[in-house]
Amino acid sequence: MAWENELNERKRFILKSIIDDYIASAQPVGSRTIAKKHDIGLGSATIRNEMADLEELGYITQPHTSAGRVPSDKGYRFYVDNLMQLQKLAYDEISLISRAMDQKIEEFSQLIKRASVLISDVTGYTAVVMAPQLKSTVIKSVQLISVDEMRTLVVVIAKEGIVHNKIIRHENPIDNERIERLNNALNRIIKGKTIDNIKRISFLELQGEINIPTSVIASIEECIKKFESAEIYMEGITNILNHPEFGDLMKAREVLGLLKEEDVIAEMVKRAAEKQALDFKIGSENEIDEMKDLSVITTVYGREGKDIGTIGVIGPTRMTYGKVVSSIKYIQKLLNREIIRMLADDS
Amino acid sequence: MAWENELNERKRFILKSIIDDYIASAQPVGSRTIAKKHDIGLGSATIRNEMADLEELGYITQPHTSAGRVPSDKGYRFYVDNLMQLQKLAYDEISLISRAMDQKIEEFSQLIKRASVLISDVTGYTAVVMAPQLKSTVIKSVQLISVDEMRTLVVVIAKEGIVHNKIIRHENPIDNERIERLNNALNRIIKGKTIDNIKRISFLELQGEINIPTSVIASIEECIKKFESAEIYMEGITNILNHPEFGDLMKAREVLGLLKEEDVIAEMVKRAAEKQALDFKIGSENEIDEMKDLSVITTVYGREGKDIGTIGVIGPTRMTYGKVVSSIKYIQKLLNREIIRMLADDS
DNA sequence: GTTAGCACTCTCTGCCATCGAGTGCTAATA
DNA sequence: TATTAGCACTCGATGGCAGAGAGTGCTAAC
Repeated sequence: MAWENELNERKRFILKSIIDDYIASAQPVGSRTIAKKHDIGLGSATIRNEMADLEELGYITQPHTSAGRVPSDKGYRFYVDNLMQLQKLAYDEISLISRAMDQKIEEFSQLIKRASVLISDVTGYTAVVMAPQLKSTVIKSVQLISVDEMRTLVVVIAKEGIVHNKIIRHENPIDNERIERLNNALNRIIKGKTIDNIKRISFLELQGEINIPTSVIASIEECIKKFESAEIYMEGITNILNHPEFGDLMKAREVLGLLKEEDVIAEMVKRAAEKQALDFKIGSENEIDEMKDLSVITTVYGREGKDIGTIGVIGPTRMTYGKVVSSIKYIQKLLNREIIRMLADDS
Repeated sequence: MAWENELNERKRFILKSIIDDYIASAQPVGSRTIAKKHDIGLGSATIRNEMADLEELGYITQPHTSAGRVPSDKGYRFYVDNLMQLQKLAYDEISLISRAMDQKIEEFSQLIKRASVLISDVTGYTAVVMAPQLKSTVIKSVQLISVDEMRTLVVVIAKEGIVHNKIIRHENPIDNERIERLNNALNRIIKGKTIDNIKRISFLELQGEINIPTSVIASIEECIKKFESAEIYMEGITNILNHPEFGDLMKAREVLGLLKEEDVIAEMVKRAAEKQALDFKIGSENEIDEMKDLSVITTVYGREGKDIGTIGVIGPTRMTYGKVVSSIKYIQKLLNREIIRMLADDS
């Protein structure tokens, strides 16, 4: 791209300094500060000139005439694309993450939840994790279990080891023998089939043959819907209050209100997930207008080539990008490892 | 109690007026305001004298010399015990609640969650709901379901219709026939027994007979532990930001931090639950020091005489007590109704 | 017993001067 | 030609001050 070269080495260095400083201090940064801190052999006046250029090019802006400069969204974008350095995680952060992820569990939902807690704790921002969306998984088993004669538990297991269940209440008592027969019939029909195939089955046609109660069919369909749907977890929502850009109560409330709209966030994360890899949405790059002061960093998890979900971070545009990226990548790596382990003997 | 009579009719009326006004306006209320608004045949000077008495008795305080009066915790306590009027719910609130609660579901966890959302929406405060703690329930069924030859799903159902499950991974492949035998054996041992009885069973002794893998036993024990443990839901945590007493960011953060400590809240709610009925903890009546500006209102739910959990509200001491009590009571009523319905044919 | 009147207290608001950080521009310098 | 020292200027932030307003306690009159 043309604009990638419109900045010479020195401008890049100054821009990087401004952004690094601003991320660290949350204060507009002036020419003197830069001249001093990174003792490059330049006077503040020179830097002032360069800053004027950078402002004209749109990488930084001035809150008001007599203030220092603040990165614009374009500036942040250039930063993450070209300037940012990954920040090594501290030893205790690494050990915190690994110890948590080394604890073996066999439930996806808990694994995901754990990952989101880690992300939020380590980064200090809000973690957002989209649970597996099993678009075309295979049903391993369907099982009816009698609770009492009026109620039956329906359990559906997908090959990823994700389980959904639902209790149904019958119109008329149903005995164990009948449940046994239904179990056999259902598994004969469903076991080993993909969700898509199951959806094409006309249970109505089968009714004559084995007479499956509609409530059972409905509950199975409901479970299947749960497999396909994209549940979303968020962790550390109130973390945003810890950052000065939301020191104003009105803004904080606005953002918290936004984050409560899970479907909006889900939609956004889903769209980001299509990018497949580490994806940044900086400020106004977000489709949603209320998010113009927020950045979203996401990446996908799953087995190589087969992503099943998304993890990410939501925070102010003034985010510690280097740290966040390192954290996410590391957690993603361990998450993938666990998933591969869980699905190891998946036929 | 002696102090219940230290206030004559007029003092009570004035105290009630002060508290009602303060709850509505969040502003210290002065003698003129009261003389005017509730046109009792008294001048402001008279009320001033009474207010001085009330202050001396500790029911109200002055933030500073030239300000109006504000209720103290003792004042609120007298208010909820003697003065407060229940506030009728608006038609659309009643219809919101009933419509939500009329939707039949058979899962406790969802029912509880729904109730907490309703409480938080209707009151505007933070809802806290303690899920059923099934101290001595009966296990209806234990079922092993094969996921694949290395993994088995263990499902445990309590008579209340609550289900817990866990996937376990075996050291060595395990075939369907073996699972079948285990299922039969386990149900023979466990079905219909109370949790307490099951705990006393020495699985080790049975090992020789049927050889139940330790992982299976461990997972059953884990499920049982989940039945006994008191899971807590909170809804509308960020609602506290909407009340002026937490307009100061520091305070808001302190409270939000406190509410994130689920175990602290759980402990508190559990203690309140022992009271069995509608219980108020006002400000400093809470054991926890950080809660000196918060009130907690709780009540229990379940079937008559057999409470299984707690619902409640956490908000500022300046809470719309009348409204909250009405809301909680109404939701409690419908919640109880649903629970009775769910457990109707419980042997 | 009640109340009108009054002096007093204390917060809140707006105003103004001052301070200081930072800028842009110009002219001098290497 | 690029850099820099110097300077005038801008503008938000800070603190002090006066005045307004709300509310009180007390006293004396009803």
